[in-house]
Amino acid sequence: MRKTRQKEAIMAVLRGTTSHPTADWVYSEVRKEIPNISLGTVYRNLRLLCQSGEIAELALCGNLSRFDARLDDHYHFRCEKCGRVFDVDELLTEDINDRVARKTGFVVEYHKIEFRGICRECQNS
Amino acid sequence: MRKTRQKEAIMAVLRGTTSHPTADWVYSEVRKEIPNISLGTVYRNLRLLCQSGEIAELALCGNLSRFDARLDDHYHFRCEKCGRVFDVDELLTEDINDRVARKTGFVVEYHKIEFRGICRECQNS
DNA sequence: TTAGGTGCAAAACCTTTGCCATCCC
DNA sequence: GGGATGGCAAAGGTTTTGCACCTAA
Repeated sequence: MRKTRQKEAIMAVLRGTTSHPTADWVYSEVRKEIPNISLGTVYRNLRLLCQSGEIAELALCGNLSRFDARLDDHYHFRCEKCGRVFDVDELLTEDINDRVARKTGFVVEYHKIEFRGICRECQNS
Repeated sequence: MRKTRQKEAIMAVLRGTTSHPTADWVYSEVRKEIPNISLGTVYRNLRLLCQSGEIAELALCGNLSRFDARLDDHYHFRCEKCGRVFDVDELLTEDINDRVARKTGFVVEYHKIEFRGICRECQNS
């Protein structure tokens, strides 16, 4: 991956914030430095930087909304090969919500966990 | 919320699968029952059903991709009022990945946790 | 020199919305 | 009957892509 002014500016923006910005926010920040950078370039570089491991895309977020008729508490497992989402019935016993609330001062209403890996079927193919 | 054929068909599809389908997949399934149902109706009803609590939208997924220059393991907290995402440094000590792997037979590479609630600032407003 | 990157604009996607006809209560 | 819902199509918002030009290595 070639080093360019655009890429460096994007990295600088990301390093300078803890706000987990969207592509569009990065775009508007980077334009202060490179006014004529294009949004396409921002998207391209964000993807490249993710692939090379220099930055992370918040892995909680998929592209599509997904829906579930199951309403009780449970976690999910997403297969990185086939993309399918499975239910996981394992539950955390300790009250991690309280622990985080004490530490941060936030009101913690609930949490979601997504495991990632390879499902049984995809292991055999 | 009024009871309609379309709504029931959508619920039937959701109850009949554990695959956490996307709106588009629901649409294609429901069309086997109601061939001329429109995609807009599927979206509208999915949203209504979420609001009324009859189904859940997988809360792991936001609408926008968000990026992070921080690469070490950490969890996230999303404020349900302002939408901002914060880092959480609390980490699980027990090896929940192994526990899930033993139970499911999946290869579990990592997990992500997202806490939800109200951040400090939004509590005072 | 040249493979890879950029800017621009168009296209591709996913989701929402406006409008009017239709249906449920 | 009257308000909620449906179908259709257009609009909106985000992300990707094709192409001609540029630039880092």
